[in-house]
Amino acid sequence: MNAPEPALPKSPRQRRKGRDAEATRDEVLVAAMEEFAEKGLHGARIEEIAARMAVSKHMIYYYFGSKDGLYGAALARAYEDFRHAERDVDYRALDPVTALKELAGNTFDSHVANPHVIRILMSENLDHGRHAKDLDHGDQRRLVIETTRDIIERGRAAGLFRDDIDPVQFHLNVSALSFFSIANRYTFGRVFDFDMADPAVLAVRRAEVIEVMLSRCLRRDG
Amino acid sequence: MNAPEPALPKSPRQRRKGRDAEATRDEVLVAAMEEFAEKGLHGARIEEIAARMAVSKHMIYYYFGSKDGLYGAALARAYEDFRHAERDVDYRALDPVTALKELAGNTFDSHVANPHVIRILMSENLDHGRHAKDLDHGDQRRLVIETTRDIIERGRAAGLFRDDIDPVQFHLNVSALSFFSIANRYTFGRVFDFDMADPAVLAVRRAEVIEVMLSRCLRRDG
Amino acid sequence: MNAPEPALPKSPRQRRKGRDAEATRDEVLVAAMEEFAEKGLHGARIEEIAARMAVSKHMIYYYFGSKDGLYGAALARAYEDFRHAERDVDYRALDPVTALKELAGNTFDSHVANPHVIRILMSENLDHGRHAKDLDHGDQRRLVIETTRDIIERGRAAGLFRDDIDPVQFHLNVSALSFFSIANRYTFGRVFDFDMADPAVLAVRRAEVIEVMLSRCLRRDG
Amino acid sequence: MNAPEPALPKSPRQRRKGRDAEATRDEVLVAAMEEFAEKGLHGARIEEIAARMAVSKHMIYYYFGSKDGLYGAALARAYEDFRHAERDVDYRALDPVTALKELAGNTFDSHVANPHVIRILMSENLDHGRHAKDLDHGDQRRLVIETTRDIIERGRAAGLFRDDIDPVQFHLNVSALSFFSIANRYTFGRVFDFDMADPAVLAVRRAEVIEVMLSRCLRRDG
DNA sequence: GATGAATGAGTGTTCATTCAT
DNA sequence: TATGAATGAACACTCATTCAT
Repeated sequence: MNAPEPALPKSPRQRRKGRDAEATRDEVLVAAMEEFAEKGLHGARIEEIAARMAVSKHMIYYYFGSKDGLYGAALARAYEDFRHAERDVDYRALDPVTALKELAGNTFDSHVANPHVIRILMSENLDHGRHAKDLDHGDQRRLVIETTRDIIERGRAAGLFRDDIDPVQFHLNVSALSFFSIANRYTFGRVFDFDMADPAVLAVRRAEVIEVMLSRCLRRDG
Repeated sequence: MNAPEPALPKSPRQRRKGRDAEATRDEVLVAAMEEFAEKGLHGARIEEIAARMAVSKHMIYYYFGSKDGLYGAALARAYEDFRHAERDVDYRALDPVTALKELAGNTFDSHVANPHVIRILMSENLDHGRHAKDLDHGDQRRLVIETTRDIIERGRAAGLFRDDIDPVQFHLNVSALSFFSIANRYTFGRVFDFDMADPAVLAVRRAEVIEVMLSRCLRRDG
Repeated sequence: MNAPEPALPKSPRQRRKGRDAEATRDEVLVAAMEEFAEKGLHGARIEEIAARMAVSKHMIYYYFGSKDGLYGAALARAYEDFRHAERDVDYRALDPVTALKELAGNTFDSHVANPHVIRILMSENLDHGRHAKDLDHGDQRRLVIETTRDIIERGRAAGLFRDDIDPVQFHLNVSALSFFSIANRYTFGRVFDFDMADPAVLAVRRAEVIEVMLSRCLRRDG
Repeated sequence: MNAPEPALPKSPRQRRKGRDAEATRDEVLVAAMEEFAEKGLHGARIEEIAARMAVSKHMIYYYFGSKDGLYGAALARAYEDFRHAERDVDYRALDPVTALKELAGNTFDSHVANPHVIRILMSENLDHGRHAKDLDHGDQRRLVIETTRDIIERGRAAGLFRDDIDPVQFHLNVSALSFFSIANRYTFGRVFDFDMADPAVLAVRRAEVIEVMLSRCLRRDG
């Protein structure tokens, strides 16, 4: 699901049934993320997670202590997955308008590509953010805000963007527009009778999100 | 607890404060909505709902058949609550720009005012919209789209609005911006260190949502 | 096991499988006492207790909340059983020596007749008296001490008993001598190769306990 | 955790501070005794014992085969500890009354000094003496009885002691009086509101036990 | 309609024990 | 000998659901 690692046949670690703590822990965590994403914290079943990896239930307690502990680890991992998905574009190399469109498009794409992350965040919010409190998001916050602020600033300096744009509100906007498209796929799709999983529908939506974000930033007295 | 109460025949049905069937059913439904909103479908407990209303669990099964049945009824009721919250403004009496701002603001407000509806929709989406399928949203859809389309159309006719605005995308946008602010209150608030329940924060957000929607619709070559 | 209730065919309460809360609770409690007495707190199995009474495990939680709660109730009931076993003799009607011998003999007998109480007390002490702390023994204490003190006092007044006898130490002595005979039946019996369950052995022991208590109290310069 | 340590071959077996097999086995046994004494057979946890000694659980199985095997060894060791505590006084050098008082006092003291032994015996009796059956107590029995009989005999020969004193009953008496004081510390202490761990309380109790044993043996027609 | 006792399948968790190295 | 990963059966406890009244 991430970039392929072509060579490097991770030789000394033979997967599955091996006595390799880190590998086992990791596999359990990935299985847990999938189960939690699919069913939510309360709908997920420890037994199911164990069965997915052909591992005894006890291993989960051995590595994570409790269902809650496992969920917390899965949540942390979900955040990581999300961060990795967004990191690698250098927006400073692009002109402000292009950068803004890229940023909005990439944000949308990373939501589309990581629905399991979105679903875990939904579950976490349904659970009143009980576990999110234990995580430190300082780095993430700084990175996102700086990237956004830089683009806005450069656009403003170039006389293209308005000067009432707050980076956090900007980020909230693009997150909301992207997140909602995936998160509320079922209820919104049902009411308005379309399928958000349809690539054509997604493409239209992607363009719309970009356009919304661009419109918000561009000066109107062009 | 075993002592007989010989006389005093609590004669003509006056148990539970004399409420009639319909009223009891309704109260149970409201209690269920609260419980489901707070804990989600899987976190909610039938016992808890019964306890909230000082009603026997059997009544729930008598009226709603099963936990699923009750949940379905609560979901339908949530949609109703939402519809009632949005219905009563006559946007046709307002000029397009004002109408658009009112529509966006009201949509935002109705989300803020009905967090339990939002949480039930989150739960429903986490559950892959399993129950939403049974509901008929034809009326709702038509009403929303017509209202939106009318405003857009009038704005376009007046030369104020762009002509690439799709009512459904418009509705998706304003819904996303409003919904996300409430739904992801915990995780977003944690990462960016603010409290979405704070009225001042909400006011800023409300203005931003209106501005985003307006910017999307207004022609830039004003 | 208690005094029979000859007439009074407790008609309206048909036992077993009936929907009689108090009766069910009581039966569960008795079964629990037996299981806890036989295996101790940690060796006892909730499932086993439920099976004994052909009752679902949930009933235990319905009535007692937890294994700990059930154990606490069983402990309290054990104390009650013990109290009932000792209560009904009027020692004031007997001369001091006879009273003392009766008291010692009865104490011994009530231990022999209630081994399950003894075993629950052993378990409780192994568990550092964690649950005993919640019980109020004021009445029991007062009754025992008063009864004992009265006998000792009357014996002393009659010039028969020594004047260095403390009622609490007296009670400790007779309790120890009786309790140990039953409690350490297995280890002591193994080391010294006899069976404390043998009535002949018990009879010898009973006489010895009485003699020890009497010797402790009688003046030696008779 | 995966990094290879190429050179530095921790050459000739020096893991775990260089302890040899016998010593390791012994330390594990002592740790087991403590755990079993504190929690009883069923409350004790193999994992906890291993953790106490920073030893892998497998070692326990290597040396003792099973939890039961370990418990049996701990029980045997408890008996040994107890024997060692009582052995070294030469009662034959003392006059009968002094010897009797010393014997009673020492028995009491060895109980006070070895509460873990007492607790293991309690656990063993709760478990119906299942493991005690495998132990041979011939030596212990003979030693104790001979010592006791000798004192009684000499007292009787001197015209001081009664002639109805059985060494086994005598031993049972002094054991019961001593054992109970420690074993039922929690329940008895709670009912009668005092703390058996208090040195002052213990001193009073010790004197009482000696007095009881002496009274039982001395002739009353002094 | 209404109650509270009762059920049984499941749900997270623990624990003695074994395996690969 | 020694470790730490791994197992599987059992355990306390929960929960949606039903039954007797």
